[in-house]
Amino acid sequence: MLRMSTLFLRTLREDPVDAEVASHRLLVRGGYIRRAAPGGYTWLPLGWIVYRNVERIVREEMDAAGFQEVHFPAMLPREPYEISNRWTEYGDNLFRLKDRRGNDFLLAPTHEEMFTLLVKDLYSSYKDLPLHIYQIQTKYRDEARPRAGLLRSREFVMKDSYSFDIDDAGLQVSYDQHRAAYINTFDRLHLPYVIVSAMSGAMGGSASEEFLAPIEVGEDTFVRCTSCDYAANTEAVQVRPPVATSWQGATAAVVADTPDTPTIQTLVDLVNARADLRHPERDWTAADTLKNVVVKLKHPDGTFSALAVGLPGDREVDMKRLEAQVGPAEVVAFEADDFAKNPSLVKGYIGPGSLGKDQPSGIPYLVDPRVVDGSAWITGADAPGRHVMYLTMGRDFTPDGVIEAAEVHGGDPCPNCGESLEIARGIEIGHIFQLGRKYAKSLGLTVLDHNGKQVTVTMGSYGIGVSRAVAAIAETVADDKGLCWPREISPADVHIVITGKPADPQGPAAEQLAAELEAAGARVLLDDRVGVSPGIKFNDAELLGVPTIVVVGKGLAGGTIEVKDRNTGERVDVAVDEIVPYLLDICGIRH
RNA sequence: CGGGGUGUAGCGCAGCUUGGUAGCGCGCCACGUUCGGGACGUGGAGGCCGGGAGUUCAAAUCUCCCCACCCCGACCA
Repeated sequence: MLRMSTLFLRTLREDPVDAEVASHRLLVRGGYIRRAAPGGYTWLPLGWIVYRNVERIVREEMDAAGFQEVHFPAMLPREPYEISNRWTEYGDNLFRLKDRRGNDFLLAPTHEEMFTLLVKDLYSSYKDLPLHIYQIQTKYRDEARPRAGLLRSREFVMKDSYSFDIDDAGLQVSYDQHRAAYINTFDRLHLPYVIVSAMSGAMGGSASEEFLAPIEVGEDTFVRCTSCDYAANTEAVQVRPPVATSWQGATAAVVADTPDTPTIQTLVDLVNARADLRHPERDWTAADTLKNVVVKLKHPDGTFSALAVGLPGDREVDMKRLEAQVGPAEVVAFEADDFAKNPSLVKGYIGPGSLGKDQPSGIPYLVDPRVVDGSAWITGADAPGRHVMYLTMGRDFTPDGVIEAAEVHGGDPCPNCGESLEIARGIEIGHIFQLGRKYAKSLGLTVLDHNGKQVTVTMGSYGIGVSRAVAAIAETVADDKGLCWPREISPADVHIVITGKPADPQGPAAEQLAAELEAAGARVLLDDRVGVSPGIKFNDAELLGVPTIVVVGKGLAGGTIEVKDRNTGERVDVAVDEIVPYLLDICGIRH
């Protein structure tokens, strides 16, 4: 039994000044967590109970799916990560340290390499596959900017699983099994989620989906279709390209003097105002222009290369989307020095005429999928103060390829059904992806197939942010008074508040009730503090968020005890001799 | 990494402009009263004023350097 009189807990009357989001604020105010380091939190007794409940549910669901738990060290040697190239690719986000001999170690941000090597160590036959193993482990990532309490910290707990299969069909089955297990897990955690298509990012691999809890303070932006079930992380949205057309009979390209048109808007205004340049039937819009943006890519080995992106002028380059495409390279600005080294680039008037591997600049030129064969554009003429009109793709220019890097707008057509997309935000609580053979290949994980031939194993990787899930749950259940935990996650089933003077009969009655409930299997938090005013007790009970609040107070004289539902706020008075079975029913405990 | 901000008691803050005994509210301790929505009285404890150097008879306060943390952006599972 938890007793408020002795519990290592101090609730705060005021919001912590550094907490912005509800989960962070309330978990600190309620005495669940305390900040110990930038991006590192201490779990206090109530918080640790909640954390363990979440962890237990995750573990039970993994076990129920037939996955086997293992446990690796968090501190690992450099070599495996050197082989997979992630020692370099992870960059500054990797916590690195040295032992006394100067050997490099790291605090693992994730464990693909180690799982792969472990399986290589023990297994060598297709008969051993498929295999699903997982761990629940502390992970370390040296985030540039930890924030929002547990939502983004530098030390956090992740459940990571890995599947090993002999072929792609097997991987698909394993992936589906994990997907189903995740659905069960998040349902049981009472976490709302949207499953979105995702990019695999630094992990490598192909098919990938994220489980996002749709919460405004989330850091991930995703789109979903207002009509069909399409949903995708913004980075993974595939633009629905228009139909390519023939350029037979299309207007010939013409170069026009367009002085003082440094921006898309000034350009559009000018061509609409000039009789010789006006569109024959309608006004030109920014979407008729082709904007060419040159960026520099910083590669993991420290070298730089340039890249040009062509996209409709009504859209900016979305850096996240671009980086998702060019990763692990980082995108940095193309600066004045760089222009100086490429005299064929005329700042503000860059056009397809100078871009492309075979063009004067030699810079690879990738265009937005909306730039299809036969589409005509107003774009830079590679000369100061000049633009070219009706420049037609396929006829007048041919880029080196296509890239998904333009920002996504609410109202854009769904790539699946063509209806309108909407933009929303969420917290990433789970991520599943088909890694394929990247790690198995680089680390040499092969088995003999039924023909006695060596084949490379194909893998899947699956993660749930366990500590983050605690915050995400808190975020979804928070109200203006405090938290309201799902029963299975709550630190207790019932929170019993005693009111009245110390010598009143409420004390002994509450003690007896608590003892009976505990004997029947309910978890009780008893507010037996003496000399604390009832207002404080009621407020603390609402802040802490145990789903059922029981008040043993003034009603006792009339033979009743008050039961309050934290979620709905409903109160009922229950007769003393019926209270135990009544509460056990609420708690779902058979008696 | 860029922009902005803050460091004074456990928490939240004032004091700094114009240098001169370290303050307030909450919390904490003792005693008494109160006891269903953050009670009251009386008396207490608790500070290297983020760190270092400088100016000065004298620095929380002025100057310089450093550090830490927070927010926005960049970045990021």
